[in-house]
Amino acid sequence: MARANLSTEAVVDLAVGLVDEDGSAGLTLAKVAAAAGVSSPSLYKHVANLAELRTLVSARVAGELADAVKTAGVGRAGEDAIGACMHAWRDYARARPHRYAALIQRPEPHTGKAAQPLLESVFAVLRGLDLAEDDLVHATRCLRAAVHGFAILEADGGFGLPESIDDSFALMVDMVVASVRSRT
Amino acid sequence: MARANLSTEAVVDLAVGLVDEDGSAGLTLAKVAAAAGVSSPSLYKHVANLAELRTLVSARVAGELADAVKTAGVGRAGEDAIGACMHAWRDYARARPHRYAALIQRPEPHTGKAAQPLLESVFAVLRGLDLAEDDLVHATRCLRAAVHGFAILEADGGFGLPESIDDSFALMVDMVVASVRSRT
DNA sequence: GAATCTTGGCTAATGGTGTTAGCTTTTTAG
DNA sequence: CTAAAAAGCTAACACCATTAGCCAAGATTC
Repeated sequence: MARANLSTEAVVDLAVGLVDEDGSAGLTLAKVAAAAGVSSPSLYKHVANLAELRTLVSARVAGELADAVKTAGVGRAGEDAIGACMHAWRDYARARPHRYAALIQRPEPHTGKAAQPLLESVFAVLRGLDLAEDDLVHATRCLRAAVHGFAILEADGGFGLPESIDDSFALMVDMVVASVRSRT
Repeated sequence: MARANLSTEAVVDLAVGLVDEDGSAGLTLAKVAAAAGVSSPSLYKHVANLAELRTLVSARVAGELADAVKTAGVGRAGEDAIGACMHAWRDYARARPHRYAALIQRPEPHTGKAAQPLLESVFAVLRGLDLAEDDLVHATRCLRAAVHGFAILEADGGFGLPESIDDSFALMVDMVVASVRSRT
């Protein structure tokens, strides 16, 4: 009966789709199994358990986001590149809020590991400016924190007031760019 | 048998304690009931369901954090107050990472409502500077996003590199302060 | 002071979930 | 062609949230 063409990759695909619809909390092995046309215990042939599946989803999202950020940076330099990457980051989160929120999985401290490619993308952009080595680290952390904080709050509907969120984000970009400029 | 001195307040107290230990995902009505010395169905006399309990925990945390931020701001003015509030915010998150992470509850868009007092605290601090009305909104959003992003990443162990996290946060504070200064 | 109502607890039961164990069938390898 | 591995299945268990219905304690009212 090995007919359903499953694989770890395919299971993660389905899981990501479910996360898009119902959010990360709504992700359940039973639903994934149903979507795959398979009984839930069968999933354990491709995934260790629900926690691991969540970690895999997180890694998938981190990879996608890293690609988007990296792509936005090519052909640009310096402060221009910073703004482009930040916008790409936020745009990803806006396009798929639930998926973006699944980036950080609470019980796993491995998030750092999954976010590795993303960090490298940011690092690459900031490397274009001539900052001291540890300033580079601090700047990367600040950029990441700022844009992640903004993206996650926006994805959560946390900005209730009528003022333009785009304008707020423009200010955030300015903030980061100006700070980096003052350090070069 | 109305002996266990329960109340909605007391249930939230216990829930917050459990969140501190096991994280928000580890919060379960069964555990709260056990901690209260009561059977789980009894909890429904004080709380509508698990989702509501999570919302209440979120509101509790928002209130505590708002107090901490407000307290840090008294007796200070302008840029000094901004830095003090940001540090108080981060310190709260560091002292109780799990509790802090429970601030934002995914399935609820009511987070905005629970975070109201917190927003007002930040607003009060920035009001001390003479910004235009909508600049005030944008600045509040940026400050909130920046410090929340930093706090949540730090609570998650997201900063793996050996460089000083305190230094990174100092840069973040500078970033926000400088941005606000340039707008006055 | 007695009767009533409300409050806050209880047990029993249901449906959904993750997970394990053990079996069977299909596919692959030799 | 045969044996082993891969990938599915059913049955079963423990845990959880939630509902229904019951019962006792305390407050309220006559």
